[in-house]
Amino acid sequence: MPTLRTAEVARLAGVNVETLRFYERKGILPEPPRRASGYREYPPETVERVKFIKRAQELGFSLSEIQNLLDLRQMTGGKSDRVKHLAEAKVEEIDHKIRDLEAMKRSLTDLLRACDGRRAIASCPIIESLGGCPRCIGGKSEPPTEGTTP
Amino acid sequence: MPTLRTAEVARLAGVNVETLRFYERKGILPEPPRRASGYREYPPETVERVKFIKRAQELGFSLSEIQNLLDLRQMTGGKSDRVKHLAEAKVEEIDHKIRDLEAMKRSLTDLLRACDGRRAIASCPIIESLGGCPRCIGGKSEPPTEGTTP
DNA sequence: CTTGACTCCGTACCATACTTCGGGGTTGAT
DNA sequence: ATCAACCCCGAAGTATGGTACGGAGTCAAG
Repeated sequence: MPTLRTAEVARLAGVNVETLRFYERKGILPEPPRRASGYREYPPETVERVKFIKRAQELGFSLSEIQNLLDLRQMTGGKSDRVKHLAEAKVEEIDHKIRDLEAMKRSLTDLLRACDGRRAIASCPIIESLGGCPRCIGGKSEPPTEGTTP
Repeated sequence: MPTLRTAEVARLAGVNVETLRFYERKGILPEPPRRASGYREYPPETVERVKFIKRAQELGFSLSEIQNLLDLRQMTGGKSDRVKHLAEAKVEEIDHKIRDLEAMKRSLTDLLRACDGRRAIASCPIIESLGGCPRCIGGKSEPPTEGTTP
């Protein structure tokens, strides 16, 4: 199967047909070749591209950020300096997300341990889990006090 | 400083004043006590709560998901079973996000290594980085073919 | 050569997450 | 007392990311 039609791509990627047109209008999917009739003929890798887009959205990236990520991937021959910068910034951003997700996970597993232990948890760790965000204003002015709701 | 006014909370949390009212309407911020005049008097931890909300959004959670997370944190005394289930599901979800972000990071660092090496990268790893998503339809039917743009 | 499924397109509509507007009351410093 | 700066509210507007509609053309099987 060399090429796919819209309904096939949509089904395989788990999205609505209209979403494909929408992405194309937005420039996040390249315009596929057409038959004489005007029907789109998608290359099969489109499916993976769409899946990537959907998943990246769930990871907190906007469509325009995702577009940048995808462009990055294509630009590997040209002026590497700008690409390198962008990629490095993205890596840092991703690292930051990973760290915060790990903190969130930790506070949830703490919560679970407290449930298992059948005793109430002392503090409210979930919010604190993202409290140490380094790019924020005051830079962690308050020490991690206990007793948030007395 | 025992309580804060809207503008103070907004400034400290890095959001618009109206966002606080919006969150309150949505129920994601609890209604703070008021003065006789109607002015809100926020407890200082509101700032951390709002920062948490903003960051959790950047990690791909919607406001209603965030509300669930925050509720979870409060429910640690009651019927632990449901709470436990929810928390466990959230931990899995977070793990999945972490794994995918790590895959994305890996493919970006690969890209960077290729840049450093001053040679073009062979394949298109970024999209493949999220290709192995287990909850997707066919379950990775296509082998990772090379030659994406012939 | 008809029929039903699929495709095209533009436009309009929807949900989420805010932001702006407009008009009026409160606070607190001078 | 006055006045800027702040606060209140409801309602309307914006941006993003789609989804639905409707009318017309296309494709492939019978």
